[in-house]
Order: sequence, then structure tokens, then C-alpha cells
Amino acid sequence: MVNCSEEKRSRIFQALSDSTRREMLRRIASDNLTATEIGEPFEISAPAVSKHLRVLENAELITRVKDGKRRRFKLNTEPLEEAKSVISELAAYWNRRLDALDEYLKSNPKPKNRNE
Amino acid sequence: MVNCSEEKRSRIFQALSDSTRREMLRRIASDNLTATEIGEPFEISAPAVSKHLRVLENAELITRVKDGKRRRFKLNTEPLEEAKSVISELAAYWNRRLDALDEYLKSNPKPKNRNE
DNA sequence: CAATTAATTAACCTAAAGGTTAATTAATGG
DNA sequence: CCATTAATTAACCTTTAGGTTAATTAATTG
Repeated sequence: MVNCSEEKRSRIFQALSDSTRREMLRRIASDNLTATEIGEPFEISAPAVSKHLRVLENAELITRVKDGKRRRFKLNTEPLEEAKSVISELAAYWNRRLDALDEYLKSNPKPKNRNE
Repeated sequence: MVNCSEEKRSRIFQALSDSTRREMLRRIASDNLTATEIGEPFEISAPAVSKHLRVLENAELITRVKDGKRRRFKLNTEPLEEAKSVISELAAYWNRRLDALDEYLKSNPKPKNRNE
């Protein structure tokens, strides 16, 4: 998933921001379950389960696969990789900063604090 | 950040689910800016900037540091690591599945499809 | 084909998110 | 100490999120 739009990224993180959906993803990752099976541990209605699955699908975190009367769901790992890379990029900015600071301290022993 | 609560995780992903906040984090990661500086590229009001910063702070992604009249913000990388590990855990579940399937296919050549 | 079961859609409700402007608080500098 | 500037809080508005129950669609099976 190269050059993923900001909007797509927002959908991925938004989908991951709900603990019910995270648990659903774990269940789907462990086995390709049906909607009913996925919703079983949660004390919410079937339509609520369906909505959560829709959110995960819109974020492309899962794919709906018809299986007769049922629909099974399978995990897609690409959006997970995308989310990871957004996070890694942030950490990279941070580390570049720390490196620059390090460089500065090396060339300027005992620098005056900017707030003094 | 070991044994981070589900609620905390929700706050982290929720904070990351807005593109304005992700860009703010990049700016903060690159330099410890003031609220005004952070908000500069965005066409939103100062209170809106303040609210975004509050969301990031509540997710513990940034820390507010007083600097005279201003408040500067610095990035915290622990919640980023936490988010990454949530994602990695999901991928691990998935990979365990793939391994199990692999094992199954090895011991059962030409398996009958369950839907037939 | 009629009944059953799986899942979704429709219609609705409440709370939260993200924005606004106006008012307030807080620190600095003349 | 008063004016200025930085930032937040208050009060409000609109949209979205997440839930409900009731109705609908769709596939299977007796």
C-alpha cells in the first residue's frame, strides 16, 4: 500500500481506535469467522456487529468473502503495515532531532539554555 | 508502556486518526514548537489547535512544557511503540494462522474444500 | 416453495468529535 | 501596574460514531 492517502490512513487508525473492533480483528486474524461468530463474545446486537465490520472493511482491514448463507471475513495485513509505517515515520523524525541535538552538544560544550 | 489499558490504546489510535493531528505530531517531532507555531500551517482557529493538542496530550503522545509565556510541546515515543505492538500482535495472530494452514496442507495433500 | 437462519438496512437516539467566536487566564515588557 | 501576547476555557453548533429495535434481503433446507 504505497502512497496511501491521508484519508485512508485516517480510516485505518479510526477503525483501530475502538477496543471492540481491535478484538474482532484478533478473532478474524485467528480464524476466518462469520459475522455471527465474530460478534459472539460481545454484548451488542447483530446490527452493531455488522456496523463494526463495515468500518473495518471500509478501512480495508478485512475482506468480506461470501460462503453460502454466511459471509466470512479475512484479515488484510497491508493497512496494518501502512499504520506501522506512519508511526515509524514519526519516530524517525524524532530520532533525526535527537541526532541533531547530539551533534550540537558535541560542537558546543555547555550551551546556554534558550530560556535564560 | 507495558500492560497498557485498552482505553489507553483507544485514545492513542483515536489521536492518530486525524490527519491534522498526525501532521502536528510530525511538526512536534521535528522541533519542540509552541502552540502558535504548531497551528501555523492549518487554517483553523487557536482554540481548535488547543483542542487537538489536548487530544494528543491525553493520549500521552506529547508533553506540555512551560517556557515562559509560551508552552512548548515534546513528543513521547512510548505510545507510538504501544500502537506498533498492538498492530504487530495482530499480524502475529495472522502469521500463526498461515503457519497452521501450511502445516495442514503439508499433511493433507489436496484437501476437500469445506464449501463443496 | 415455504420456513428458517444469517446478515444487512432503515429509522431512530444519544454522546462525542471537531469546529466556531467570545471571554478568560497568565506571563512579559514598557 | 498596565498593555500586549499566548493559550485556554466557555458556550455553542453540526456532523459522526456507536448503539438500539424493527423490517428487509438472501441463501439453504425440509
